[in-house]
Amino acid sequence: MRYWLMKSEPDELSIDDLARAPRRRAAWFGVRNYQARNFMRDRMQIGDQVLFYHSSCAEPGIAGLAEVCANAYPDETQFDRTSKYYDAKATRDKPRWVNVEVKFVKKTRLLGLTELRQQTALAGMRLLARGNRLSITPVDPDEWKFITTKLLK
DNA sequence: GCCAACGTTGGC
DNA sequence: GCCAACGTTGGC
Repeated sequence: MRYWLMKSEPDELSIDDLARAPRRRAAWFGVRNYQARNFMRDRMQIGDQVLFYHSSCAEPGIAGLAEVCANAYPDETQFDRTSKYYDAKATRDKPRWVNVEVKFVKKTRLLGLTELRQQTALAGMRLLARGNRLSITPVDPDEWKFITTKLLK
């Protein structure tokens, strides 16, 4: 079992949206970065635990917890000409992009980026690395434990 | 809106 | 394979 941080723009999908979604789950479609795709395709498994992060918004930070509930499969939006995620180079025979599905676990207080940066224990966190833009990053078990038991207690 | 940092594309 | 140009991310 692994731990992850997944960024979502709350305008697109917030933790509240996930809590209100049918069966409280959602397909994590729209990822168009190979590294992030590879994490989903090669590393993520059902049961993996997720820090749900709000990005590109007034208060960026961790907003809740989620869990991977479906392994990666081809992202439908790559085939949809009307989608902003459409990819002309992807075909059904050779899909380029995949998505997992996640389900709601809990909403937490908003644990802001500034507060995360203040934690010595999290100095090595991938999310906080200089210039990091990856929308999906692995989280060390120690980091997960610190965040969930110390900061989000 | 700015801009640093990174990723992708495509000519050579 | 190199690398300039361009596009995107995402905090501020």
